[in-house]
Amino acid sequence: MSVTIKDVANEAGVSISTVSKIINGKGSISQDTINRVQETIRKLNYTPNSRAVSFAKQNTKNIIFLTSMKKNEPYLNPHMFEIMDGSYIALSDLDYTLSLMDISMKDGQESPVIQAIQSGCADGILVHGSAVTEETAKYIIDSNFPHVIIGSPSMDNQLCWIDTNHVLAGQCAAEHLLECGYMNIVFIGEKRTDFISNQRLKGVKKAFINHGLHLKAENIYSISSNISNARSLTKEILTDNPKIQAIICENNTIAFGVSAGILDLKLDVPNDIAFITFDSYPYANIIEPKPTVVDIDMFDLGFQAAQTLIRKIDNPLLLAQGYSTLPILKQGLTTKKGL
Amino acid sequence: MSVTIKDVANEAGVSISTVSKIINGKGSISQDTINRVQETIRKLNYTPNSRAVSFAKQNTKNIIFLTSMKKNEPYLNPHMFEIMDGSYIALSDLDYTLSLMDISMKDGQESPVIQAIQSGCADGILVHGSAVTEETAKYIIDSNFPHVIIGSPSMDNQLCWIDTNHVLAGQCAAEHLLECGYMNIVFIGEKRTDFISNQRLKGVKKAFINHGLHLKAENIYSISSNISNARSLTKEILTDNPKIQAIICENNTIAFGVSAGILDLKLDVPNDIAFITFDSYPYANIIEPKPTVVDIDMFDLGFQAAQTLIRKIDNPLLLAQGYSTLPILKQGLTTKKGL
DNA sequence: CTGAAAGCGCTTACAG
DNA sequence: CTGAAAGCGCTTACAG
Repeated sequence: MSVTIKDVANEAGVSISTVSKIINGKGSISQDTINRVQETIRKLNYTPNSRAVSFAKQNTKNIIFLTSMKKNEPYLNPHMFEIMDGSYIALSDLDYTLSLMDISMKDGQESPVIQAIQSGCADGILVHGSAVTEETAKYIIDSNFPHVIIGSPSMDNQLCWIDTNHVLAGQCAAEHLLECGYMNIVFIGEKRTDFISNQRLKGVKKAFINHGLHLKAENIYSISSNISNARSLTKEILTDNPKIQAIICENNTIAFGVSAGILDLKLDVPNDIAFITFDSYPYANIIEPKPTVVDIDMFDLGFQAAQTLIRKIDNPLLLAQGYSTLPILKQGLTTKKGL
Repeated sequence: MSVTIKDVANEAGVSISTVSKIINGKGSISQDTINRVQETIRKLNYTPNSRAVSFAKQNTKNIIFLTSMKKNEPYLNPHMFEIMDGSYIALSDLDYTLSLMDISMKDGQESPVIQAIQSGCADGILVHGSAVTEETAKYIIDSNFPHVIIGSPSMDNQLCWIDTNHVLAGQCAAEHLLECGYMNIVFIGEKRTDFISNQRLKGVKKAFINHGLHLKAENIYSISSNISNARSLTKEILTDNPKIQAIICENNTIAFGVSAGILDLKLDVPNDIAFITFDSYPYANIIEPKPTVVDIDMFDLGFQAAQTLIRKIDNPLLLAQGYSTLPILKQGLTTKKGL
């Protein structure tokens, strides 16, 4: 139905090989023929069928992005979609397309990761860390299929992965508070088992040590993070211990609750109490006053992951494991230098 | 490198046609051969190359989703990704894959919509309304390519589109307030040119008329929606006119500001003042007290759009234009019956 | 019931 | 500089 390379060849009076060579800029063709064929292409408004091209070339120029696609996921976990967005942009710059795939297991089916690899639909996969089980990890390594895991996998192995350095982010937040002159600092994090929360806490402790200080165990709180939990905990902490000068909020939800708790106590920010959090989204921008945040550019993380994957496709021996996308401090109105 | 239909045929001692027929359940094959071939498939762990299949069958079993993929888009417009999510789920149920494509124009290139159609990469496209210009609309119609526009296009034409009925949503919100017994009602919307805001306002007016009432022009406010604008406007309105009983907030950002403004005035919700908004995300769930919302299920909208598109592919004559996904009222704590 | 052959729309050695 | 032919991994009339 649509115009093919054959139509162009017929119309221009050459063979399809010649047309193909001109399109791909390969071989030596006389300028005359080139002009004629290009004119014909324009005239017929010919676009090569990209599936046929990729099929003949034996590459797909497609990457599959595997993540959780449950209902409400974009609302509950916007960061993942920001990462996807960054991956898309990097890939499209390199003339790759991006397909989506849900990681949730279905009865009687193989793991989606394995399906993605076996389908022959992609030259590589970008996989959210949570989708990687021992079984899939083994399959990925055995098949030697190009991949980048987003978020460092818990198991120790030869997978390629990329992540942000949450330890560094935690350190960055604590350094800032210490440099401002805050001494009595509290950390409120997600319940103890949460990986990211623990990493950030680790960084906070490191910063204390660097300053010859020590974050006391009683100043570390972990809650199941929702706004009202954080709000009431904040009131408790600040009432029981008025010497506290600053709070490190491990995520935006906690920061939102902390901010509300402070407001309840009618304390002034940052003079009576300061706080800092991580990530500019989803809530940091709507908290009053605008909080100081350690920001992690998720778009860039996705961008880096995609670029790493393409490098891996071009160079299968590459073992890429590491951190990219430095956390950066964005000064807001909830912390103040020179106490 | 990976195992092909040829390997299976060789191993099982049959022709590739036979293998193909068995895989697709076509033709009449003896149970004996079927068993033998299936055993071989299992043994070799053969999966058909889906690109080769789709190429031979001349369909792609792929849909392209065209939307804005700018940095921060998932944070600023999570609804679009929720729609995408719903589309993905519907498509994957029907054995279609989903590819992403950015709608922003690049210098010297055709419109992404036209590129998507010409690439031969997809059997159909799902397009965000904002990507549809007069030129692309014409191209889509002329090419007769299966498509569904998400959000009704402004131009009057033969495009297929699906949208939520914002008029109905507005009506639903106002009906609720009127049924609660609120009489003095204010509407705060986005600046006059915003399509959705206008539609919702239209519905509000309709509800008033249905109740033999009339929404006075001085009770309609339009602002460039950000939190502090909404907050200060709320204070102004309620100070100048203490008779106001309820506020309809056209979006979550406005609702957040309105809620803050009410708090500033130390008024009680819903006894002194009530309010209602649209959508449960991104902020409705973190506003205190939890607001009554007219919720629109964006996931379902995407789901419906995708199903409509597949119907359109199977039946090219179908002209689908209409509203789906009824808005539903979710009672919160910011409105109260029986005044 | 089974298989040889043409075809999907391209690319790419290879021959001339 | 140009083209005929094989091939990418399948499907699908068609013949037997």
